[in-house]
Amino acid sequence: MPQQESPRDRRERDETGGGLHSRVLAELGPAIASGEHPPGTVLRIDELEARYGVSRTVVREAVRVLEAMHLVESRRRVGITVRRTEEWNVFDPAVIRWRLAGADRSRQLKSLTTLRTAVEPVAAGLAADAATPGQCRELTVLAAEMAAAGRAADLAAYLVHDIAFHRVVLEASGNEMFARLGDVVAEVLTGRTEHHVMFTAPDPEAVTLHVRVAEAVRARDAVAAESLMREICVGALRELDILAP
Amino acid sequence: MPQQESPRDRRERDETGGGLHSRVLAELGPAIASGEHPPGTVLRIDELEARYGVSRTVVREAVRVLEAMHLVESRRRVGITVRRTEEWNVFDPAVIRWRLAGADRSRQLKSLTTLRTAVEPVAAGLAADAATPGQCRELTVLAAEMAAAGRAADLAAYLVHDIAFHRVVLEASGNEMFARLGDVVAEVLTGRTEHHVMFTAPDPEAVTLHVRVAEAVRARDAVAAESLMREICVGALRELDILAP
DNA sequence: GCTCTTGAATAAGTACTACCAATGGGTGTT
DNA sequence: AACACCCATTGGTAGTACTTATTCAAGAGC
Repeated sequence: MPQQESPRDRRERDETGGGLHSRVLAELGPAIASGEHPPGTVLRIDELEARYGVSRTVVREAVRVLEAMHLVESRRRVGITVRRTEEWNVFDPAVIRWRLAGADRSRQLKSLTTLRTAVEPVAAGLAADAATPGQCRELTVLAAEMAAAGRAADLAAYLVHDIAFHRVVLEASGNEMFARLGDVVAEVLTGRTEHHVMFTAPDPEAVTLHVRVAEAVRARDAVAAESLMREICVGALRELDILAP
Repeated sequence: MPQQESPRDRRERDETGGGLHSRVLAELGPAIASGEHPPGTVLRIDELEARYGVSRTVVREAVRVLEAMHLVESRRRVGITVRRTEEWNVFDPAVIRWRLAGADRSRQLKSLTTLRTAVEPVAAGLAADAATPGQCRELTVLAAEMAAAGRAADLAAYLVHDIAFHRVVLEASGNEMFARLGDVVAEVLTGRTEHHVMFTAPDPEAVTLHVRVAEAVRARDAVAAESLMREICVGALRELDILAP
């Protein structure tokens, strides 16, 4: 019987997905995003060709992708220059993941969590108006499962349901842009768990808040949903300040 | 004397930037993003090769970029499939621009403006704490220039200063993610002006609000900055509802 | 007779190589 | 300081061989 693939596996798969060029990307991307090749560094195609043992074509495809992410700029007679950090497409989930795996993880985590503080409360408020009955039910179930995983101190299960919860809220907002931030939130939550920038056991306070958000959305109480979600986010921000000052 | 290149020119340049593959991208990207090739459509490399009169390599490089944006998925034996809209990287400035040029422009504009409503007020609040004296001065100057352009009914000048104003606020917030949303806001403002989803003359009310935001930031009054910016954004949202219901 | 497995045919992307074109930074000359 | 030239480096094309998913048909088993 074929084992069900986990979200993690899925992510891994379409990251290093079969293609050779993805393999190069999966090595070169993190190397740049983590500051191993600081801005201004010049890479040359032949060099990369040799380093990764692949053909020019493959390197060029990988470079094109990095170029689209504004991580590098390729110019004739010069080579492939690493761009200034401020130019990077930091909303690209791949870039987020690469940076989260790198050195200034906690700074990164903080700016992402600040973004969550701005976006998620508004999304929760909208969700209270727009969520379908199905989504309301999902939220209730997920909050309950978070509570159960919390009691069992099962971090992995907690993470899965936490991610799912926030994703449903963002989707239920009915706003496409918010919905797409589900991936970003997922990266943040996964990142802080994987890199141990989190309490060893889930915060019972946070669990309660999630349950209450689910209730508020089901009760169509937009202001409550918004302020409860704000509490969750500032809680996450505070937690970050304690654990990674 | 070499003419200073406008922001518009610069954008055009690194969009269709010299490279042949960028030319393909600049045609294929919008075609997909605007729904001309709806999700599920299958393209084949040879087909694109013929359509654009370029070599295989070039097409593949373009496809790689679209793949990184999650607009398409390339699979052996099947071809290049356009992905479901929900999978697209809608935060990529290029994707935003392409969609804004397409059919459901006003829906798109609305979801982006909702995003602004969530983010910009928070950014303004942070900016009130973190803006440098230089940034405070810039904001004051830009607000004044907006007022002047408004009085002169010079839409083009108004747009430039409006974009610059919001960009400075987002940068002054000190949060990297917010700062990068400057491009998104720029696309939105440009988009609504270019596609005439805007009053023919700038709203005097809005101008006043910008001036007051600049004052609040200079006075280090975070709550005022936040609520004033919120007024600007909900104003923009309301304006959209009136002009593109 | 129906379903499930097996395997061959095939179509499409994937990867490598070799070669020429274009361009722009560096250098040296006036 | 202006200009012309050179050549390193990326950009683009063509052809070829490889890999793998899908499809479909034939046969085995029920």
